[in-house]
Order: sequence, then structure tokens, then C-alpha cells
Amino acid sequence: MTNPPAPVADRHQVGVQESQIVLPPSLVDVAAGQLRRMIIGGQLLPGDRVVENQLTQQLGMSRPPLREALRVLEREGLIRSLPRKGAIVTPLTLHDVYEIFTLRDEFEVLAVNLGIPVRDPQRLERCRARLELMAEAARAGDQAVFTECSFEFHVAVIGLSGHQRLEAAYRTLQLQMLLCMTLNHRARADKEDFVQNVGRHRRLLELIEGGDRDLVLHELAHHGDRTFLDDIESTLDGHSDVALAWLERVREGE
Amino acid sequence: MTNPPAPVADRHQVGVQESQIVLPPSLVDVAAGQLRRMIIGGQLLPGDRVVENQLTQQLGMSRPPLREALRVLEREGLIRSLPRKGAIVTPLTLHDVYEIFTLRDEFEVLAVNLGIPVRDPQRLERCRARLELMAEAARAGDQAVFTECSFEFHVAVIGLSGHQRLEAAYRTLQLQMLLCMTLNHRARADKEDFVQNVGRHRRLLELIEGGDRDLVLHELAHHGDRTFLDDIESTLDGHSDVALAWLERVREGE
DNA sequence: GCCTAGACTATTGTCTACAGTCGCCAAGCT
DNA sequence: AGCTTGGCGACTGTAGACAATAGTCTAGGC
Repeated sequence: MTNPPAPVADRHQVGVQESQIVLPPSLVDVAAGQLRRMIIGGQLLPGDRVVENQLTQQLGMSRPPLREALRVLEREGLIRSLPRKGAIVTPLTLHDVYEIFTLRDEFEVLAVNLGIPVRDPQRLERCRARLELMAEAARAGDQAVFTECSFEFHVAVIGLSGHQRLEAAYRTLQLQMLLCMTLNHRARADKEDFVQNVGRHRRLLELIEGGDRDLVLHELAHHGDRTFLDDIESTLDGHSDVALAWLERVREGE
Repeated sequence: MTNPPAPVADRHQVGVQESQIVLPPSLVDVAAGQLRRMIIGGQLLPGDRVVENQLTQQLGMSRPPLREALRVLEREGLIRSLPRKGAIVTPLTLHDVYEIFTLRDEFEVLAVNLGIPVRDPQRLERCRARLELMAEAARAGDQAVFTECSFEFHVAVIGLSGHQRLEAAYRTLQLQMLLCMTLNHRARADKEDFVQNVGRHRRLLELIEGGDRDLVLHELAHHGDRTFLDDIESTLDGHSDVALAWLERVREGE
């Protein structure tokens, strides 16, 4: 059991720019953060049952705050709950993967068109700070923290648009993408990869500072680690036509 | 107190096409639906405090399910909760209105590009069914039910894309737009307006069946009732530059 | 008269307990 | 042997009570 790093997608960070977050978070927030980490960390895999009593024991709290956290995660699309039957980590089909990737791309395009060139230097500063946290996590070689910092960096980039609702929608979708990533287990990168990864992100930030939308979009399009799509058809069900066509397109483009 | 009409944005309708929804909904679902209706019906206005004990009394249930429902509504952006200080109906600034309208338009464009011309006739059938419900509500002259049916029709149109996550995101945003609408009180339409309204929607559906994206997009762009934007600057704070520029553009375009 | 400190009230945060429901397994019937 | 049925265990749904915190009002002192 690792010490809790910076929480992912906490409520208090949505739409509140650097306000006083010294208030002790409620147990619901703690539970939601822990659950997110357990899911995107791969300890709970898509399809796994989520039993309340077990979690209360693991998290050291009673059921009511945990249940509220489950509602939050359900709304985020990380778990799916059936009345009187319990909850499971959202199972993914190939069509789901298609939806997540394509919609996320669209959000990125929207955000870039709105946010670049950058108007508010404070937003850019937020990106820089997140990038530094990434670099720090890379040096430490901590996979979980690195993933979270990378996540927050991308959210900050979308935040350049100054569009809180777009940012929130992107945050949700990016979380689901991390859920996708738990499907291939060989994605564990070593320390060297981390450093390279930070380099790619630093280049992206430089392009952003440059202010050329097309360059940023191009970098974003070829930015993600899409190697995990390699033999994904064999691991997933739900092969809709559009999903298969999309997969084809993605592979041709690379 | 009116009888509960068809619930808006119930969990079981998200991504589940016509499965057996005969299971009795949990109290959390009931509470969430009731709260939505109270908010978009204007009984709870933006900025109003939402006190748990009062609501338990009104809804006839205990606090745990109600609190879970509040978490859901918070995630949908209809209420905002501050730890240990309670919850309020999300207060809106002019910038919020700008965000909601612009992002919703983008979602519509995405959905039309994905969903038109229509591939799956079943999805079209869903639109038709919803339109009929609208017409029925219009004949009955029931404002609340009509609003809900109109809401569901628009969601069904977005659903033509076959993109569940896009549909869910749109649903959330459309709910927030209904929240915007509660800001002007003179929007109460009479029965005649309802009929005209249904006519506009029927024309939209015909264009969809025609399969011409541009025509559909054009109709959608001039479809909404934007009269409520008339003197909105005077009622709201938060006049960001982008929001003012957008408002200018919208008014020029009409 | 104004400011500060203390208590009080209202409200939220959390926990424990109980009721209801689902699913499994075994025993009995056909 | 196969199907049905009753019971049992596990889990979720809900209620009520208790604890803690924030806001408010009043009383006292400067």
C-alpha cells in the first residue's frame, strides 16, 4: 500500500484556480481519489466486482461516504452500478475505446483552437508547474505518481482554453483513457522511458508557447502512446463497424 | 406538487438501449430526478442554498440516499457543494452561459457529422418516438413535461451519432442549459407556442431524414430559443472578454 | 459605541444498525 | 436424472443517531 500521492481529479480543482484548498477534504473525496488510483493503477480491472464492505475495510471508513464516492465514480464512467446487484469496474469494448479516443481528440482540437495562442500567462504557468512535477516524478521513477502528473499536465493544457466545462469533460474522458491503458499490462515503462516522455511533453509546451495551433495539434495527434492498440481486437469484444474502421485509420496514419 | 413525469437523465437510460428497465429505481434515482425537476423547473434558483434536512422532509426519505443524489447532481454541474458549508444550486455567470452554449453547439456539430446520414434506423425511430411524446405534451399544455420531452428529443438526435459518451456529455450540458433558462421568468410559453415548437422540431427531424448535414446544422444553429439572451448582461456577473465577444457575435448573426 | 469572546444553533459529516433483495446450494418431489 | 423449492448467506438499500464544524447572536470589556 503506497502513500497517497496527489489526488487525481479532485472536485476542488475543477474550475477553482489556486484557491485555498487547505480545507481538509471530506472522506468522500478521499475515497473517490483512492478508488480512482486503484482503478487506473490496475488493482481493480474492468469487469471486477466492487464490493462495498471489502472497500470499507481497505479504506478504513464506513459505507455511507464510500457509497457517495461510488456515485461520483459512476458519473465519471469508471464504474457501472446495477441496482441491487452491485457495482463493477466499467467493462470496455472496442467500441468504447474508439469513443474515448476519438472524443478526446475532438476535445483537444477544440481546446487548442480556443486557447492558442495563449492569452492568460497564468494558465501557461500552471502547465509549467505540472510539467515540473512530471519531471520530478520521472526522476523518482514512480509509475503511479508519474501517471497522475502526466494526467494533470494534459488537463492543464486543455485548461489553456479557459473553458472550465471543456476541461471537466476532458478530465473525465482522460480518466477513461487511463482505464483503457490498464488493459495491457506490458505498458510498464522504465525510468528511461519516463525521461523521454517528459521530453516529449516539454517539446509540446514549447510549441504551445510558440503559438502555432497547427504545430500543437500535429504534436498532440502523434503524442499519445498508441502502441497499446496493437493487438487490442483480440482482447476486447464489441467490434462495431465504426470502431474497426477507426482502428484501421489510426494504424494507417502511423 | 405535480405527479412525477418521465425522469430526466436517469442513469439507466445512459448507454442502455431499451433494455429491461422494469427494475424499481433506487431512492437515489428518485431523488436525483426530483431534484433535477425542482432545479430546471425553477423552484430552486441558481445560488439558492440546498439544505439536506429540508429536502429529506420534502422528498420523504432519509439523508443517505439524498446525499448520494446530491453527489450525482454535483457531477452533472447542477449544484455546487462546499465541504462543511453545504450545497447551492450552481450560480451562473455570463461566462458560464457562454461556455454552455458554445460547447453544446460543438457537440451538436460532432454528432451531426458522425450520425448523418443516419445508419441505424432504430436510432431514428427513437427520435420519432420522442417527438411524438413532445407533441402529446404540447397538446396537454404541460410546461414541465414538454420541457422534459424536448430535452429527450434533442438527446435522441445527438444519439444518432451512436456515440454514447458524446451523448452523455451533451446530456449534461443540455441540463445546464435548462438551468440557464430558469434565469428569465418570462419564458413561460402558451399552448400555441408549444405547437409551433413541435413544428420546428418536426422540420428538424425531416431534415435529418433527408440526410443533408449542412441543412441540419443550419437548422440546429437557428433552432434554439435565444431570446432569453436579450438583456442577460444585466442579470449576470462574470463578463469575461470571450463571453462578451460571443454574445456580440450571436446577436449579429440574428 | 465598537470590538472581542463565548456560547448557542443550525447544518453537515460520519457511523452503526436493521431491513430487503439476490443468488446459490441442497434437499425433496416428479 | 432433472426440475423445483425452500433455506441460507452475502450484499445492497435505507434509516436514525451521534459527532464535529461553521455561522450567529449576545454579553461583556475597552
